Amino acid sequence: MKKTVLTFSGIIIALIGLFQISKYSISSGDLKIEFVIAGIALIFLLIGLFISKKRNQSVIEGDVPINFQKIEELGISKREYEILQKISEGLSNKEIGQALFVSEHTVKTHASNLFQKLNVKRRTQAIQKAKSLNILP
Amino acid sequence: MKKTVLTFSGIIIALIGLFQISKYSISSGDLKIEFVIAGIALIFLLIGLFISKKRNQSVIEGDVPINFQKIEELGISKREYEILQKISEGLSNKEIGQALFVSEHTVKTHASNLFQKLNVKRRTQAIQKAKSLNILP
DNA sequence: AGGAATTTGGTACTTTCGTATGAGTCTCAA
DNA sequence: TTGAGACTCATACGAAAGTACCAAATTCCT
Repeated sequence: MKKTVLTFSGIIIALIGLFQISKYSISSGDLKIEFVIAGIALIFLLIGLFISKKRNQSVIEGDVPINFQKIEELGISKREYEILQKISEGLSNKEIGQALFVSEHTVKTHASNLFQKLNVKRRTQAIQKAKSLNILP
Repeated sequence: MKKTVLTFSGIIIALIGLFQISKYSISSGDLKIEFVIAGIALIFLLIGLFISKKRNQSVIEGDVPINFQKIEELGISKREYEILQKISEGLSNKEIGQALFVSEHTVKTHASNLFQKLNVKRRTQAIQKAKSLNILP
């Protein structure tokens, strides 16, 4: 957020500077007013594109609001949810253990409890169900 | 499409007209150059927003078309693709065999070939990759 | 401080998955 | 008609996944 503010401040300052230079150049006859206007039009067109893209990106990202209530409702703990995420990324139990710094046994325990809470028998079903319940993106 | 062209033509003509009027107003001292520039900046900012929005709307509306070219490109056969679909639905090999009226062995063979073509090691990875390649919804 | 829930880890066992290998059938095009 | 590709099925083995049961530590809440 701070970065965004800084960026925009910089852009605004640069634009004001450009504007002052343009003014001077125009009055001294070095620059045609048409070019300045075209430049400004282009810059703001790009700014418009940029802003809109930013906003829609966040819309796309927030396209799948995760249903945290459902997670609680099912009694899925934090650790179980982490493991659910790793499962959906296609990791094996061993890999999940390495990623979360626990033993494979622990991962299996969590996974098994998770499957019961999701009422499924396999990790592939867990992925499918979790997505349909919007508890995974 | 025709409508878009007409709309933009109209907008451009209107802009040129506005520009000419502005020029006259400026030279006659009725209008400050700053206002004209601000107006132009605003107009093009809006145009940028509009264009970007249009483009992204079509992205949002077009709900994930399946990339059949990619499927062919990877050499995935019809049967293999069917099995990929069943896998993504969370079925076990045995269940897939029952659903498609073939033995579990056959399913395993297809699945194994499929994984090679997708360059993955597990069915969970296959799901993940297939979705990222848009060959599964 | 005490108890519930969570997290961690283990053994032991069964089931499922995945690979390698081979082979028979079928279809379609050269 | 012959050969390539797709589909089928099988055996055998090793690797993952999953379950049941147990138990200790930790964290959290009251």
